[in-house]
Amino acid sequence: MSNSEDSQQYLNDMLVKEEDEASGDDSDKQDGGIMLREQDRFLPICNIIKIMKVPVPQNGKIAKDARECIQECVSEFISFISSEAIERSVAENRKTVNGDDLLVAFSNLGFDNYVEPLSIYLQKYRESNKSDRNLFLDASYPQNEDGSSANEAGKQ
Amino acid sequence: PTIDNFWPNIVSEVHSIGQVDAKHQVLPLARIKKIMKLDENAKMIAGEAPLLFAKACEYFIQELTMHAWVHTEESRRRTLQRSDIAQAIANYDQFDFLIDIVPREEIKPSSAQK
Amino acid sequence: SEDESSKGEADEEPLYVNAKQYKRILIRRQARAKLESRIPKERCKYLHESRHRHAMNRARGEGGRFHSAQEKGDQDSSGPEGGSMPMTPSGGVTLSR
DNA sequence: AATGAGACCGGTGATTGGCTAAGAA
DNA sequence: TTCTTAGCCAATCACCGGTCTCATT
Repeated sequence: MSNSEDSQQYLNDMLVKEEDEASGDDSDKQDGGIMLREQDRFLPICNIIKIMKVPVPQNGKIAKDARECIQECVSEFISFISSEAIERSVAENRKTVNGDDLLVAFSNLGFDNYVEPLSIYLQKYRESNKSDRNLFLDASYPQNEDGSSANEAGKQ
Repeated sequence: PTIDNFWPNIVSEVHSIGQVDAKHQVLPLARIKKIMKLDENAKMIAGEAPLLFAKACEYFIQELTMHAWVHTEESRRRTLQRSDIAQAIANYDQFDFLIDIVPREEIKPSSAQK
Repeated sequence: SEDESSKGEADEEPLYVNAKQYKRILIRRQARAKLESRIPKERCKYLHESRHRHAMNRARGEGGRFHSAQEKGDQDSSGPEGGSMPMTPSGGVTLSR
C-alpha cells in the first residue's frame, strides 16, 4: 500500500512540559535524570484512602499525614517485593517477572500470610483467562467455511 | 473485624470470588506497573504481576491501617495519625522493611516502647 | 558509654530486624539512594495546575462544599437567589451532616 | 503460538479547596 | 479551654485500560 515504510511513526501523546508556577518553588535542582513526579512514584491517594477506611470504624478519621505515609509505604511495599522477585527471575535466566516469582518473593521475605490467598487468586485468574480463550476459539475454529471468521472490529 | 480474623477472612473472601474481574480494580494496574519499572533491574513484567500486586496492596493497606488504629484507640483519639503508623511498624517485624520510610523517632509521644 | 544510638541517617542497622528481610532492606536502600536526586524533597500543594484552577472556579455552596452547576454566566436573567431552586425548606441554615 | 513493550485514543473517576464541626493540644 | 484540621460536595481532564503493531522466545 501507499504508506508502507519499514519504520512506523508514532506521535507520542506527551505534551510540552510547561512549568508555570506549580508550587512557587525555589531551589529544585534537576540532576542528570528527569524529575519524578508524585504520580510516577505513588498510587492515587483517593484509592489509598478508600482502602484505609475499610478497617477503620465508620466515625473514625484519618489524618493527612497518615494518608501520605501509607501511600509511601505502599510504594515501598511494591518495590521491596519486586526487587526480590526480579532477582529470582534473573537468576533463572528469564527476562519476564511472573506471578510465581512474586509468590516466592512473598514467601522468602516473610509475608507468608499473603501466599495462600494470592495463589488462589492467581489460579482463578489464569483459569478464567484460559476458559475465555478456549470459548472464543472453540466457537470459530471447528466451524468450516470461511476460516477468516469475524475479526474486524475497527482500525485506528 | 479484628487482627486475629484478618487473614482467615481474606482467605474465605478470595474463595468466594467467581471469575476474576481484571478490569475495575480498586488500584490502577498501570500505576503499579510503573512503580515496578522504577527498579533498574526490571526488564519485562508479566500481566499477572500488577494484578497480584493490586490484591496484595489492598491486604497490606488494610493490615497496616488496622494495626495503626489499635494505637489510635490506645491514645483515646478518633483520628489516625502518622505516629500510630510508626508504632504499628515498630511492633510487627513483617513491617521492618519500612524502617527507613517511617523511622523509629517518628513515634512522637513519650509512649511505651516494646 | 553509649555510642551507637547517635546516628540520624541510615548507615548501619542499629536494631535487629526481620532476618528474612535484612538483605533486601539493604539492597532497597541503595536503590532508593540512586533515585534520591530525582525525587523532590517536599510534596507540592497540588498535582495539576488545571485541576487546581477547576476547583477554584467551581460553584460552591454556603458551607464551602462544591455545588451542582448553578449557571456559568452571571449575566443571566435569574440570579442565584430567587426561589427557582427548591432550597432547604426551613429557611436556609446549613443542615449538618 | 504465546505473550509483553510501547504508541495511540476514548471514556471516566481521581483530583480539588472553602467552610466548619470534630477533635488534637 | 484554644486552635488546628479532616470531611464534605461533584466537574473537569490526566490517566487508565483496551487495542493495535512489532519483538522475542
